[in-house]
Amino acid sequence: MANPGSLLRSRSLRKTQVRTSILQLMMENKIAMSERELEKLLNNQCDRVTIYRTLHTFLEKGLVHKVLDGQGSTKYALCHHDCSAEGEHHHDHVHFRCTHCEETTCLEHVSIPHVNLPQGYQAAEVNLLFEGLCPKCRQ
Amino acid sequence: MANPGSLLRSRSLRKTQVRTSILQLMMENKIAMSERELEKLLNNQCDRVTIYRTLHTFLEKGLVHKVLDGQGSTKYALCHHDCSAEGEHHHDHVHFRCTHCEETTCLEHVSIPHVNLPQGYQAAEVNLLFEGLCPKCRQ
DNA sequence: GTTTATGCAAATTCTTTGCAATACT
DNA sequence: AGTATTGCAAAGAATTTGCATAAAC
Repeated sequence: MANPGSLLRSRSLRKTQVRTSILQLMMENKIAMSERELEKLLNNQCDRVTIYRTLHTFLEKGLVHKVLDGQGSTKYALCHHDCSAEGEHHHDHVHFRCTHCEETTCLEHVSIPHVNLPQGYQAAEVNLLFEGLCPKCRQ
Repeated sequence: MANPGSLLRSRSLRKTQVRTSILQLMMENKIAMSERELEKLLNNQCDRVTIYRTLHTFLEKGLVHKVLDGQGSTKYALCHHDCSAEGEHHHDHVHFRCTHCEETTCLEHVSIPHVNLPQGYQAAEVNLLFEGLCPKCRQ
């Protein structure tokens, strides 16, 4: 189940060069990536617009999620474990942005504790972002 | 202490028309606002660039904080209580974005519970974002 | 053979920079 | 008067849209 082809098939998406490469990259590098970073990693062989559209498609199908790290461009990362397309999607995301190396990592094994919201608020999704120094940059 | 003038004075910022208006708006509407929204609320009487620069200045001086709500443009909101300029700034922010009315509200009275990060991570700042329906839109 | 994805050109939106004019203390 | 802020013009990113071509099923 952990290869680009089967992931694409599981969402009824056509298996193309670009989609396969992007999934591959996201599976290797476990950090959140922006369109620009992907473009570079793909050696500019692939059109910018295609990458944007691919990311949108993946988002729609629940293969990736947006990562909010407060920097210029939007980043995306693979969804793990229980993710599935719209509806039963796993809606808790925890990320750590290193202010030194600027990398944003998904902290898969950290779970968000329950928080009591004020009366009337109904949350469907939760994002938790830490900022500081990652193990590599802390030395 | 809760008026634009004294806030500006407390950070050694000159009291200008634009700064006063923006602070006023942020104090009235307790939601996070983008440059564009401020521009509209100010009836386009004020240059876009000035608003951007004002927000940067406020951010630097610890009067506002960035709000990550995963939408197009960056939003900002007033800092409350113990905020002060760089260094002792209050670094926990909790927000709720309503997917219906698109408003992002600061949940001032919700505090982020302690979370154990994996070995080696050192967090200086935490952001928690909920997305779902706000009391108004839930009916 | 259809349907869907890609590439290219170009438009939009968001944000930043430089410089001269203006407002603040 | 002197310094910080504003407005305008313009540049630079990030992101989207339309349409013809190419690839997938």
